[in-house]
Amino acid sequence: MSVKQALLALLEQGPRYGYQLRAEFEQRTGSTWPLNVGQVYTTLTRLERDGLVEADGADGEGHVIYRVTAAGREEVAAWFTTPVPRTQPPRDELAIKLALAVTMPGVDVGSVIQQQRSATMAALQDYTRLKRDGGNDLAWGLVLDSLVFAAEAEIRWLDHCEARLRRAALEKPAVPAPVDAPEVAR
Amino acid sequence: MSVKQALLALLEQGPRYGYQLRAEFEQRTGSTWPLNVGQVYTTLTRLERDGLVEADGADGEGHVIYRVTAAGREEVAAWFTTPVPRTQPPRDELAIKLALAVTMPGVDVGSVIQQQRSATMAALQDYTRLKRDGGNDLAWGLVLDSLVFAAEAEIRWLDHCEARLRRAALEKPAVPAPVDAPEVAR
DNA sequence: ACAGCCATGTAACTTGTTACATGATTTT
DNA sequence: AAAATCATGTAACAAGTTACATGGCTGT
Repeated sequence: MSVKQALLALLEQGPRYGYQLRAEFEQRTGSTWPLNVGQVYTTLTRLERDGLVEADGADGEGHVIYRVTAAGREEVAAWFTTPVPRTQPPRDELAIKLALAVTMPGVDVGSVIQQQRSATMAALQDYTRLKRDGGNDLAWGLVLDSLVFAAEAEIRWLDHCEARLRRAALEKPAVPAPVDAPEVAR
Repeated sequence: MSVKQALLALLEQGPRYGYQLRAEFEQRTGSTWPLNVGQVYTTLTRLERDGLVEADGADGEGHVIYRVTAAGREEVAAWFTTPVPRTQPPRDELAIKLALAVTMPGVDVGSVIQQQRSATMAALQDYTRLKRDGGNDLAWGLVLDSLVFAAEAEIRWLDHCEARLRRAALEKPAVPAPVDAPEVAR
């Protein structure tokens, strides 16, 4: 849901063509979230269908230039003034995985946590390396920081889970999962 | 991409029917990520198409029972042993929004940050209230913790952004955006 | 009788993603 | 001349979401 808005926002800075939009998007987000060129064109088509942008050919060169419409400008304004809703955040695959793992007899939760921990640590190192090597683009830097903060939070959460599981294991030791039968939806 | 794996994992604990799967999923994640019943059935159909589950009718009552196949069991095992890839994390709408906002003349970045900050704080309070009121289901508690950690990280990041923007404003003051023209893709 | 939940499904749609085709221009 | 990049698109698919239709069963 964010590519649409991002392209719209970029277009509000002036008419652009597809390839250019992709380049500008990736300039700001580094190569963190690579944006397939094809998706730019499909998204532009859909934006045009919804009356948020208009194509008009000429550019001097052969480029297909898009410009944002009045409705599109409203959309962008709304996007920037409305906070991202945290009431229904996107499903977090890791959280789901652990939530299921803790109730599954056959699964070694500790090992799942350890695996994820090292993977996230590795990602964290990549980010700090990128921050060192990469250019000092402001937007790009902020995006990287966001990833760093998120990764750190994830590691803290993993440690927290481990601690909580150790405590739970002390209370009900030995047996894999002496939990009551699910007994769902009766 | 996580609903598929979640349903598979639930099915590995024993044959289930659609409605039951939804109930168990929501039991573990609270109402954090409500799962539309329709999606359960479509997903089950697709899982069957891919040979990961098998339907076989009888259950005593009229329920349509699904069981996981050998291939499905492999999938689940792979899911639990492979860490969630942080090399290409899902696009973060907020990060994208801010990354674009800082380069847009017409947008008051500070206000965007403040709006988001209070929204996230509100979400954070909801989570802590849920932790207090809600039952003490282990899985659900962990999920809630994950949301709390993520929200806290987000707030820290927002503060960090504000600080960085204040510093940037001191260096190049007054004029909205004395940035060089984009000059992209030449 | 009626409201509400249980239960299964389908149709239509949106967003995102990959893979491919096509041609122009630029670089080596 | 060959390879790479620029540039625009399309087809097909995956995943998620909503809205609706259809029944059975339960409680008031």
